[in-house]
Amino acid sequence: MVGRNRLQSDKDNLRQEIMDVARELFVAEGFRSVSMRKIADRIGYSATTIYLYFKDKNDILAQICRQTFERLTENINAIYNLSDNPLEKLRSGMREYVYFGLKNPSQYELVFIAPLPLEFEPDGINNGTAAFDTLRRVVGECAAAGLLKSADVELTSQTLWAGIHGVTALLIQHEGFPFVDREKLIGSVIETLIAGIRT
Amino acid sequence: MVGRNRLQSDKDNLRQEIMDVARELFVAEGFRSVSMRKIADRIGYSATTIYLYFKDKNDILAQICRQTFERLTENINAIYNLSDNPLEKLRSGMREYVYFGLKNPSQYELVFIAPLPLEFEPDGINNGTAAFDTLRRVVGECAAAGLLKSADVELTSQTLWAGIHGVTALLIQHEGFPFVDREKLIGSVIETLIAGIRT
DNA sequence: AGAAATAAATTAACAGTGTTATTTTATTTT
DNA sequence: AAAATAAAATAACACTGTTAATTTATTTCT
Repeated sequence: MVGRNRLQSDKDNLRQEIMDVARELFVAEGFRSVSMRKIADRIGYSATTIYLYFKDKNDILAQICRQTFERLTENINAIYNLSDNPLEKLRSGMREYVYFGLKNPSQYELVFIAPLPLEFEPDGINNGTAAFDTLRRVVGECAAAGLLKSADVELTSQTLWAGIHGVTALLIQHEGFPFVDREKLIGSVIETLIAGIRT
Repeated sequence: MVGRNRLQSDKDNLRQEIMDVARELFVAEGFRSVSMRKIADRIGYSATTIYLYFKDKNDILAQICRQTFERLTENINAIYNLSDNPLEKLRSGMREYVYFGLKNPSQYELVFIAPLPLEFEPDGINNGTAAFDTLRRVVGECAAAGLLKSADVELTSQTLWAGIHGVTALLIQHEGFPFVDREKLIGSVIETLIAGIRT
C-alpha cells in the first residue's frame, strides 16, 4: 500500500518532469525541431521510456496545453469578477486573452493557430473554447444591458474572437513585420471591435 | 541556339510540372505529410532530380505561394478600380482577401498563418505585404476623405488586417468548431471593423 | 561524322525522425 | 528466495530531407 503510493508518486514526478523539460524545449526551439531523443537525453532516460507516460509526441504537447489553458480560463474568470460594467469586463478579458497568447506563444500556436494533429484537436479545442465560453457569457451580459447593436450573441462573440485572435496570431507569427507599437495595435483592435459592436 | 531554347523550355516545363503536382499534393494532404519521394513518384523522376529545380522542399512551396499571391494582389487591385467610394473599395477588398484565403487555404496558411522556415519568410512576407500595401493605400484614401476616426493610417490598416486575418485563419484552421454561417461571420467581422474605424 | 564537354538524371548513402517489439533490469508480492 | 510485475533500455523498422558520386543523355566543337 505504502509501496504502491510511492511508486505512483514517482510515476507522476517523472511524468511532470518530462512535461517541464519538453515545454522548455518546445518554447526555445519549436515543437517540430525537438525530438523525442532530445527530451530523453535531458531527463536522463531513453527515448522509448517517454512512451510509458505519453501516447506519442503530440500527446506531450496536448497535456502541456491543457495545463496552460486552464490558467487562461482562471485568469479571465478572475478578471470578470473585478468589474461590474460588462463592457469593461469585455475590454479587460480581451486584453488578457491577447497578452496570454503573447506570453505563451508556443501553446497558443498549438491550440489556436496550427492545431495540426487532427486526433488531438478535440482536447485542444475544448481547452481553448472554455475561454471562449466565458467571452460569450460576457457578450450576453452586454446584450442584456442593451449595449450592443446586434442581438445575435453568438455572432458577436465569434466576431470579437476573430479580431483578437487575428492580432494575437499576427504578433506571434510575424515578428519580422514592421508592426506599429504592440500596445497601441492591441488597443486599437480592441477599441475598434468594441466601437463596432456598440449601439 | 535553337537547341538551347528547347532545352530551356523543357526545364521550365518540368519545373512547372513539379509545382503543379506539389501544389495538388500539398492541398490534399498537407505540406508536412508530402515527401519529396512522393512528389517524385508522381512526376516519374527520382527524388533528387527535384533538387535540380528547387533549392529544397520549402522552396517548392515558396514558389507556389509566390504565384498564388500575385493573383491575390491582381484581384484586389482590380476590385479597387471598380468603385469610386473608398469605403466601398475597402469593404470589397477585405471580402476578396478573406475569400481568397478560404479558396487557397494551403498557401494562405504558409504565407500568413504558419511561416515556419525562417530563411524563407522574407519572400513569403513580401508576397503577402504586396496585398497589404494596397489595403493601406485605400485606407489612406478613406482618411483623406475624412471618413475615419483616426488619422493614423498605418495603425488603422494593421487593425483591419488583424481582423480579416483572424476570421480567415479561424475558418481555415478550426473546421471542427461550430461557427455560425460563414458568410454571416465574414460580413459581421468586416462591418464591425468598418463601423469601428468610421467617424 | 566522331570526340570532348556539358547537362540531366539516377543510385547510394547519411544522419536524423517517430514509433513498436523485444529483451533486460529493477521492484514488489507471494 | 521464487514468482510476478513494473520500469527501462536496446534493437530495429520504415520513413524523412538532403548530399556526393556516378551514370546516362544531350549539345558543342573539330
